[in-house]
Amino acid sequence: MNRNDIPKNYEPKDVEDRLYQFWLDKDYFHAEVDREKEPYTIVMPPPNITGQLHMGHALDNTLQDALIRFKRMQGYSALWLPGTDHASIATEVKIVERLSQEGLSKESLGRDKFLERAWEWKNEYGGRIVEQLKKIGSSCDWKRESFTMDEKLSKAVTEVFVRLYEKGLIYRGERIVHWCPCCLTTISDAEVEYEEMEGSLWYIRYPIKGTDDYLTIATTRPETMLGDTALAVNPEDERYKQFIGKTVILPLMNREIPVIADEYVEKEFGTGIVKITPAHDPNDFEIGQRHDLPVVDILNDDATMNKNAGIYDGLDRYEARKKVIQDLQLDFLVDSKSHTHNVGTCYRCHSIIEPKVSKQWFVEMKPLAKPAIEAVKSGETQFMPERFSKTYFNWMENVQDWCISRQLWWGHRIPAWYCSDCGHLQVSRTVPEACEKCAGHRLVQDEDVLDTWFSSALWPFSTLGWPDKTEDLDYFYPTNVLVTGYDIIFFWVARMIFSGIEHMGEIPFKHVLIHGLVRDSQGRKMSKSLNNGVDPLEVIDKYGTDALRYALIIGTSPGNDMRFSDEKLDSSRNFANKIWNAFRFVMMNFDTDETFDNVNKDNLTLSDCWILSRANTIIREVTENIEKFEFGIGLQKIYEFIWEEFCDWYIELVKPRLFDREAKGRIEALYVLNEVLKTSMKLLHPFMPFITEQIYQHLVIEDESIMVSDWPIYDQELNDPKSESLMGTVMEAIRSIRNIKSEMKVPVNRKPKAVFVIDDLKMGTIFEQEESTFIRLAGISGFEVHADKSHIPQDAVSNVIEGVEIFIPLDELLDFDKELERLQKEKKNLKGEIARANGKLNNEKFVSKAPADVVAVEREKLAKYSEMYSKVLERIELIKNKI
RNA sequence: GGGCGCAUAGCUCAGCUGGGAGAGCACCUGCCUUACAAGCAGGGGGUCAUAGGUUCGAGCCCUAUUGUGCCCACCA
Repeated sequence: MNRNDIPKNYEPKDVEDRLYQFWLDKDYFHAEVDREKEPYTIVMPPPNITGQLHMGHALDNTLQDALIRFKRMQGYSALWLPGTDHASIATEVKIVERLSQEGLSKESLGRDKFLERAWEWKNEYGGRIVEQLKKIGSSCDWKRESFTMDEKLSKAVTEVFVRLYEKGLIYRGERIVHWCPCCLTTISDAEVEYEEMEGSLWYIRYPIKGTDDYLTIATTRPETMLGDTALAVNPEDERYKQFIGKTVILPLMNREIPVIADEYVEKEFGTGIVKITPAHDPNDFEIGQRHDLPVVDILNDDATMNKNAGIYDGLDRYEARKKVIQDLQLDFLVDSKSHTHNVGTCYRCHSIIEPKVSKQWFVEMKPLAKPAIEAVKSGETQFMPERFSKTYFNWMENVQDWCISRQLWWGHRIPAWYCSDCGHLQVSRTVPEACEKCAGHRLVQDEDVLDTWFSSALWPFSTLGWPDKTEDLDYFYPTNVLVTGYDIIFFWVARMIFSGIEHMGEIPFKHVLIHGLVRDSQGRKMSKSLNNGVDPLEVIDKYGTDALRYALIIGTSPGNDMRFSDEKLDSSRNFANKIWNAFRFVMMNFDTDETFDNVNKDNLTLSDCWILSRANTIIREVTENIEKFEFGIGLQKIYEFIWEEFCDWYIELVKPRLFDREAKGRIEALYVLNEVLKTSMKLLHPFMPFITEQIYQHLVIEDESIMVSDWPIYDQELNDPKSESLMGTVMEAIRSIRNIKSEMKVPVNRKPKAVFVIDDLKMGTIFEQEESTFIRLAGISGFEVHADKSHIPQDAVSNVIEGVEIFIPLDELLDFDKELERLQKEKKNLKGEIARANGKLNNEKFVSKAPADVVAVEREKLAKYSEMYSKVLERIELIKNKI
């Protein structure tokens, strides 16, 4: 880049792809086991291979990238391990859709051919999301990219299954499960989404056998009565005690069923009598077990009625409902009321799920949950923000056994085989050659695959080589932080925690950093149906990656949702541009091959020491903020430092020295510009990697890339409170003069000569040294400094700051009324301050109980404001006399 | 039915362990000052939802209330 030909506006497109490729070529993303260094590990939540990058990914990965870049610069062997998830059900649905467009179906293709298609699909689209992740600057170790169905990860899955089975924690059993009649598979408890729906509560009477009497029940799902095997009442319910043990006739089916007593029944709800359908309701199933009731399954897999439903055989569940109601109407339907209730739906296709008795594989959760709860209780693993641990506990403490078998083909096939000869079930790490019981060879593998989350639960260690005892595993596990949204605490975080503890004997991560959702500008969730999603790639195209990342972090706090808007992106881009122009300014003043060999530290000015000290403070603060995951706060500090202190003040302050090539301290000014810009870029790099690298490489630096440069360290030597304080006064004085000129409507080009009354000799000297600064920044032609008031000019307006009285002679321009008004306002402010300080200091309890330093500060303020106040009063008197 | 958020300037939101209310955008005034008009300088604007309490001191801690959003739960 020609230093005099830097574009006025930052153009992200000119740098991003090129720098990303540069980083790749240099292999900076790759992390090795390095016993000389501390490891720092993050595993990326693997996006689905079906996925398209959305704002959630952008946020998630920006946070991870910021952390990993920060740690890398700090000298850790920083591994960010990326990968993708096979997403069993989501992917299978997509492939089936694709097939149906071709007029094909799963069944017509057969399992093997289907899987071939699935892999083709994976190879074609699985890489897409990875490429998109690169666009947002993710510095992952792509050499370690994993896929949940990779051979080594599949090996881990089998190993876990077999171990848990051998331990008795995986079992196969006939239980009630959630069945999706659309996806034609079971789903787990966590995968059911409850939606409130408007329905009806139907009152149906069941004739009591041998009498003319009836018992009336209430139900929301009348069609399930076809599978009823009992009625139940509460044993304490006086109204119905007499009927316990009696038999009723199931209407429409004319089946005799018993009346039983069970605590589960609420006396207050409905009629206090419940129909029991063990095959199609989880509670009824349990009641059925307690009372040894028969299970009558009336549904086919696609939620049509089966032959057990008698004349309703073949009808869809809702048609059957209509017809049942119709048929009951004559003699049995007593009443119906509208009723809102929660209906379970499939989280993938949102069909209404059916509870259904079915033989499935389960993980027994209680023994696994216990240590996983303990790990978070003890603080070994910490949620950030902490409140999310409550969400976690709530789920873990009430967790039911996990149904892990899925009636799908795309996924890890369950490593269980059935002997066709003797029926024996055997679970094995490898394909068994013969039945371990009868030695027969006719073994058939279980048709089902495992829940997707079964494999993702192992992600933090399966990706590092487990079950083999690898160096990687030894070095990088446990990982340091897991970054994810609160929506998958149950699905994923919880399962990783118990899996890590169970199989590694150690928690999988020390921190769980939970972030919120990215919402649209109106606060709505981004969704396909609303079509309000913002595509990160479009944003990158329009504003640049750094602006996107900045917009996602600035002004947010951990765990809270955020709104995303164009306005925010505009200001983000403006910030990038501001930085760019600061850089541009510096470059315009550098000589070719600038070196700072001749820098003489004795030539550093007040402003130099001030900005170096400020930069130093910012280093400490930002480092702390990042370490505490306070990204929003840290980034805000960098922003303010760069824009306000560095650009608005320091750059303006050094201009006179730069523009005069013979000026004393010119080289020192360039040196400080370079230093501060370098530090700023380093601090900003985790958040805005591209622009910072681009700028860094053109500064006078020691490294070929900012990525491998050292994170700045706080340097006590540079800490200079004295310069900060002196400079603060100078700045305050400049602001004060600007304020006068603006308020009094002094034309910009009119540059009066100011008079400062300063009794502190040292301060006066400082002001004199900074005369050019005042001339340039305060819009005055010069000034005189006096220690007493005998030199106060006539017809001057004035301001008072700590230790300095400022007079601006305006002669014929002076508007006394306006000046008086200004001074009165100032008087009022000071009076308020004094009253406030006095209020505190006159309060004996404050003086005695508040910390000494707080009291001291308050005393100083009182003295300061009192002094300023009396000076303002003097001025007011003077002006009054003139009017 | 339980649990968790949020309520701060016109809008969107920060505000870390309690110690003089902030930013961005919008608004008003003046500036094309040789880094940047995507900019510079100056300015206006807030009973921090309400009511109590703790404290020398509360936007921040406690209690209750109102509004609002989310999560969990089998009330048929």
